[in-house]
Amino acid sequence: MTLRADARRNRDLLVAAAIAVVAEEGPDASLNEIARRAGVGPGTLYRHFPTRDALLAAVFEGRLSRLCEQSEELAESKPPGEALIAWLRLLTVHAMTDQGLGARMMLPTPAAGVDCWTMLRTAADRLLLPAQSEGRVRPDIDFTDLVELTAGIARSAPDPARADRLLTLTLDGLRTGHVAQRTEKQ
Amino acid sequence: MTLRADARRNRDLLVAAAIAVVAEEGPDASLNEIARRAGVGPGTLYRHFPTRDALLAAVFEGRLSRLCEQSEELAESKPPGEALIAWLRLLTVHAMTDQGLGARMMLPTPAAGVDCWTMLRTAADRLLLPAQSEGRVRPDIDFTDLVELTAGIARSAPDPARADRLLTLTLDGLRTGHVAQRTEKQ
DNA sequence: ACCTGAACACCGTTCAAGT
DNA sequence: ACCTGAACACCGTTCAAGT
Repeated sequence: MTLRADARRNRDLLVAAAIAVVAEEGPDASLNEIARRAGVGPGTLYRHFPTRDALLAAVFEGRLSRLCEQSEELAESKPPGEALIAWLRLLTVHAMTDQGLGARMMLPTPAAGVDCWTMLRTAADRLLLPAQSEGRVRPDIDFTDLVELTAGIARSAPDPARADRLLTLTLDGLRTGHVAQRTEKQ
Repeated sequence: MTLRADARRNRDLLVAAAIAVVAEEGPDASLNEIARRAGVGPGTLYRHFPTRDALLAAVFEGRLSRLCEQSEELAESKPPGEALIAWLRLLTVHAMTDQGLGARMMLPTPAAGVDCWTMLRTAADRLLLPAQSEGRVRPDIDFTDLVELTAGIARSAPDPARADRLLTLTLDGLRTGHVAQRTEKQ
């Protein structure tokens, strides 16, 4: 189960290199380039990460764990409704970094390992469920709805400011008791 | 301005081949493969379409013009609010075909020619503006908002049924006079 | 057990040579 | 004026050979 010392070291080198290269060139960065930067043969990369998404999941892990911490902090420091919304804003920002690495890993990509998905789910549910039982968010909203909507926004918005606007527009449909401003003439 | 006969013929062959290949393999399909299928050298493809997006724009053109027609039809057959919503559903479906070719071309990609963008804009505004002046849609909503939101949904939804749900959720934030169902307990 | 790196088929892109 | 297709540098991926 536990890796040999040199294998472990190579794995770490690969992830570190991947973090750097993906930050520069995004999630479609060259795998050979990552291996080169790690000082390792391409075969070694494939041994540790059989698929591109497996490697990207490792890169995303750090960002994801921060997102979980922030979810806990918000759960304690803010009332349910506000906490969820604040966290969704953070989620959108994270989804846009590294040329959309986040938005790509947030959706359940086959063979990326389900770890990401379940980590995200617990982080989100921690804020969503209370918000719903307090009647601040529609009860028929799902974790999946939240993730797909924010991932979509992150993918299509040209910059963070636009993403924030689109999120606000979408939230006006999620929040209970919110009445969209009326402008009817009849 | 007008092309020589053989040039014209090659252009048509390329677009036809591109339509077929993109339908099979999506917008990241191999350009060499498209040239091969058109019975033409790769250089000829580059001569007619200097960039991948230029070729994809030509492929998308047919779909786009249908979308414009449908916009006109809906403008005549339905009241403003319903017409817009019906068209947004069509837009979402079109954005999901060919592995997301639509969602890609709907956003203003540099050097795809602005034609797509303006065609889409007139089609959308034809339905959006009346819906707004009748007070069915918030007045602060923009054409850009609409396109980015639907493109985002199309990119993140795993299938058309999910896309439809996400669109409905989003619409509940766009429609005026809609009160999200209340479930408050306090 | 794990690593290496040469090798294969393919890709996007260019450009001299043709007609 | 336009087309051709060989050529280049690169990519993802594999796998015999090494330690």
